[in-house]
Amino acid sequence: MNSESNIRTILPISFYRGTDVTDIARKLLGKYLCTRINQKPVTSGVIVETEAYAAQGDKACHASDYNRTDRNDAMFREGGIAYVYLCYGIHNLFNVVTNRSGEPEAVLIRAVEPEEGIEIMKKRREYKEVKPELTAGPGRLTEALGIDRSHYGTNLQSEPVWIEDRGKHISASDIDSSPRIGVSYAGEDAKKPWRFTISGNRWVSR
DNA sequence: ATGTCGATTTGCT
DNA sequence: GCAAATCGACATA
Repeated sequence: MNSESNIRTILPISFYRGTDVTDIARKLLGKYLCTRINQKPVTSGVIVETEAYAAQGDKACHASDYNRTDRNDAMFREGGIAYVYLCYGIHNLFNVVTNRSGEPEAVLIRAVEPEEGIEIMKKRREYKEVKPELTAGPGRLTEALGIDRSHYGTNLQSEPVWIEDRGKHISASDIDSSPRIGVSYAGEDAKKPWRFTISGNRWVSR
């Protein structure tokens, strides 16, 4: 057995329905976020940066204290679907909803390393060169992969947006944790080390 | 290399 | 009205 195994599996629904959102955020590192939009070829990237959010005891979460709104409704549904929202009126941010219905938790995907469909991603971003700014950042990867609010609430086990395990294993010693970005308004909860990155990866944001 | 600022939907006061 | 799970343009150094 080596790390270059040929497995190529869509993450099963059970993966998303776990009750520990930080554990799922760690396990998403090294998985492949894939899209196929408007019959175009597949675009994909390796997830290299994630953040966990939880309704209970986390003021940084949109569903903090179980407050349900039109925007965060998807977070209250069964795990395994997309929660996409508009940030600062401009950027589409993509989250994976986890846990069971009524227990709003989600993982924000903050950066991917481009894998397939790089020419399409460059075109979507109006880039001539491939560099980290192409996909390093939560608003950047969604533009590169073609994800927007039309994907709100869609399940993640088939087109147009899904996540695959291709046998890449990230060991615990290769995962860094740090405070989440841009949540200073959350007081003490802003200090939670719920941002996870693949150590030393060039495609991590900031 | 670092700093400021505008874009502009959504939710809360 | 104001701030937000951000980014890129532009200024200054």
